[in-house]
Amino acid sequence: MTTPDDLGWLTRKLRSIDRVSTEEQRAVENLPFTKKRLEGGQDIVREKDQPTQCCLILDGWACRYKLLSEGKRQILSFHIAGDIPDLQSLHLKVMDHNLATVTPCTVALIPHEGVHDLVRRFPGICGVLWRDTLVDAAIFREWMTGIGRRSAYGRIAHLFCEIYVKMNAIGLADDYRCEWPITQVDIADALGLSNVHVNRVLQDLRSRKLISLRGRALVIENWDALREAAEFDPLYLHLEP
Amino acid sequence: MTTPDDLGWLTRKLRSIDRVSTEEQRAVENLPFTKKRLEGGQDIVREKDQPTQCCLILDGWACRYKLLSEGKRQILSFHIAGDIPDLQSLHLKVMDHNLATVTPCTVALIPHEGVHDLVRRFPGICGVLWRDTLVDAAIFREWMTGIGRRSAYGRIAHLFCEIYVKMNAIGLADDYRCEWPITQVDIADALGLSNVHVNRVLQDLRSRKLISLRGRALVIENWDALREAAEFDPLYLHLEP
DNA sequence: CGTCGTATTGAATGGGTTCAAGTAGCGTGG
DNA sequence: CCACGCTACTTGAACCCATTCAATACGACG
Repeated sequence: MTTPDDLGWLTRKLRSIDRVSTEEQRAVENLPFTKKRLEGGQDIVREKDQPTQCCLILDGWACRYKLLSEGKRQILSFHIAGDIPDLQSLHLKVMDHNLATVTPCTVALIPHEGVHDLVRRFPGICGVLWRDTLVDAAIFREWMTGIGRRSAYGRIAHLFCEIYVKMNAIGLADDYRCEWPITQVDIADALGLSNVHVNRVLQDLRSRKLISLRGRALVIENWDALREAAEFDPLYLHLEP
Repeated sequence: MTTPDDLGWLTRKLRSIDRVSTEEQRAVENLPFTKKRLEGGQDIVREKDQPTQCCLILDGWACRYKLLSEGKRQILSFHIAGDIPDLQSLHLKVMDHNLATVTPCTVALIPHEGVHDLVRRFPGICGVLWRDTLVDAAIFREWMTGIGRRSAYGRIAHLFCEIYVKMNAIGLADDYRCEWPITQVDIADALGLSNVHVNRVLQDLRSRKLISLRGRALVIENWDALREAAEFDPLYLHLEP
């Protein structure tokens, strides 16, 4: 699979979750945008902001998170190329959470006006973008279920499954290997655990030969066992077959 | 505030989260539907179903939930009059969770085709319904944060705040009182706790005079203290001011 | 008046946290 | 080229919030 150019990442993502006609694809790729390079660990949009544009990830990893008292943090989602993590800002004027880079990122900032104009001209695209935000919500539901009712072991296994499948769907992972720039602290904040416990569970997963995780590289050594430990069913990702 | 008739519940709900013109309101209230009466504790739509209609609550309480192995259950949301809990099925063909009644309910079943037709004719309504699903997702984010990072005490307090504010927004609650048909088991499954612990925390909340909860009636005795205990900020509900 | 769902209580247990210390890896600059 | 500093990772031990198990009480309803 070749590497798309700029807005091509967006159409590839959209085509991974829905059908997009050639004409629609062309219209999407003609959206106005400005490209921007960002450091890792940098806020892009903050809670209470009222953005007038949305942020398409072209390269790197981002996450959304909320902060509570005493420095507690909940990571709500991770995002990769093709995602528009703040697409909801199109209809929700005030941000109820933060969006930040995890690694250095290249992003395309797309003015809301451009998107409004696009969906006015292409009702089909409106449906696809709406669907994108609905898949987003479906992932929240799955995470909520994991945090509420799965063991730490199952939760972490589940996260590995999800990220790999999402990466694979846009051609950024294959052969049960993918980039893994997410720290143990990030995993902890995403899954409602402590970093110490994440560390211990990771060692457990490694010693059982389900995964290996060195540096920034994840290798799933035993997909079936991992999926079973996670009770992972990709239905909720609503990927196009 | 008077009690709306059938689809009037929907327009009231939509007007609590966005602006709706008189013309749009009329169009919404002309949606085709069939009315249905349901028992409490009954599934309406199940995981893996492919519904062709969506379900507007007219009376009673509903919830969405997922099931895991060993009978573990995660409740994802509670719903009251005016909500369309499965609106996402408009664009996500397969259900990734279940929808069930909590109490006996009256619902209006609205064919997808009717909604598609409506949003084709009224792009403004498309935006409002999209926004409705985005608020839904915003609530998921808040719950995720609560389950992941709040104490049991804070989580339960937060749920009381949220439900009261939502009920109040559509005119079903006032004066810090509202109906409360949700059992302790339900609260436990919604917040990732055990029913035993919910019981103990409720006693604590009562003994501190933050709430009283007898039978099916919730009274918030000390709103400020409850809000503080919950770190509740209604921003995420994105209500129209 | 029995029955079933819901709520309550006590006691033992445990999954995960917290605290505290130490190690490994890596880029930077003198 | 190594010392320094920074961040991420690792380990051990004590602790605790919440669970589990088990029994009991309540209350609505046929």
